[in-house]
Amino acid sequence: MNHQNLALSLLNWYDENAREMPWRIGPQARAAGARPEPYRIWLSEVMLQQTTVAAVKTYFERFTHLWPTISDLAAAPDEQVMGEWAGLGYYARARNLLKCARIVAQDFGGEFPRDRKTLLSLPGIGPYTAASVAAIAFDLPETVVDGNVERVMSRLHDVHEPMPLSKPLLTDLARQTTPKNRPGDYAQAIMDLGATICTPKSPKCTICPWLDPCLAYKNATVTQLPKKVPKAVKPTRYGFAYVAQSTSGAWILERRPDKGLLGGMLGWPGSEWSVAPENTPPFEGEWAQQGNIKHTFTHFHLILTVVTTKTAIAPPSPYLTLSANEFQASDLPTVMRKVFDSAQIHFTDTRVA
DNA sequence: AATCCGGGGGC
DNA sequence: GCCCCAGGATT
Repeated sequence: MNHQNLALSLLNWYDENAREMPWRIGPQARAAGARPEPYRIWLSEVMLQQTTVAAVKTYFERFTHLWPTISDLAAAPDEQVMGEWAGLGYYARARNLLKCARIVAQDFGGEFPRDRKTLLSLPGIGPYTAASVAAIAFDLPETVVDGNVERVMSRLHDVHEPMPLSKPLLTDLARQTTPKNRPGDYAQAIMDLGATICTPKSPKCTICPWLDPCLAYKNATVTQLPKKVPKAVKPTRYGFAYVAQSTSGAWILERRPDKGLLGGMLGWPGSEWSVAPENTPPFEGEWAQQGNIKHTFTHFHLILTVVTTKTAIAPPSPYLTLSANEFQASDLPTVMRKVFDSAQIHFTDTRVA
């Protein structure tokens, strides 16, 4: 089957099976002349980086409700955007999202550039997102290559070279299959195929529109692909987290540095995270060691010992003193919310006792 | 090219 | 527990 017929059979499948998403213009609506808003496509694609559709939906609705246009988002305070992003992970995305919004609002008159090269120059937009915005928002014949496409291509062509070594080959194979007609629908179609049919486990080959040309199916290697190089074991680090509540009920927090782990997010003061951290509270007080919380990041496990105190003094900068009304646990990244939940129990216990 | 960066759902 | 996910920035 040649590349043109491959694309056509996938588009025919997509016409009947396209999933509905809050940011998507489905194939029927698009055929009737509807066009997606580039702002919504960009926002959704950034949120969808390494994140599932189900997890993104509520965040997308919330963001577009608060900020209907990119100029609205560009005018938003950093702290509010970081707070709204809390829980979604990969917080550099939120910082770059704001940078990008402000560049588009100020330098591009609020209109997204259409060509892939210019899109690539914007913060937080890499090869995948540049191609997806160009293809989906502007229907330009660009090739999207994400984890779905890599898996589909590795199986369609029975590629046994492991990722990421095989990425250039899979990208080239994907490019050869991208049609000049309806490239935006095609991009969404191949990702839908990977998400619903050509899944990592238990792929639904019997109902796949590409069953006939699939070489991995022919060779019975579908579930072995894509192959990957073995990954390193995650080390475990330890640390202390210090939760202080003033006698007025306010909480003592800090804003984390813009770069690095949980960059730009709100958090509790803490020790170094290492094999043998020192218990060094941020200021004088009767600190009481409570229980531990566990959390796993991309590349290490973390065990934090929660240490709490009551304080009558507001500690100086850089610490932030947030009143009970100002403080919202939902503004915290998940590991810091675990610390808070653990400390809450102990504060409650000491009050009762 | 390798490393760093979250969190949730499936199994 | 491990794997995966509509990846990008940094070094």
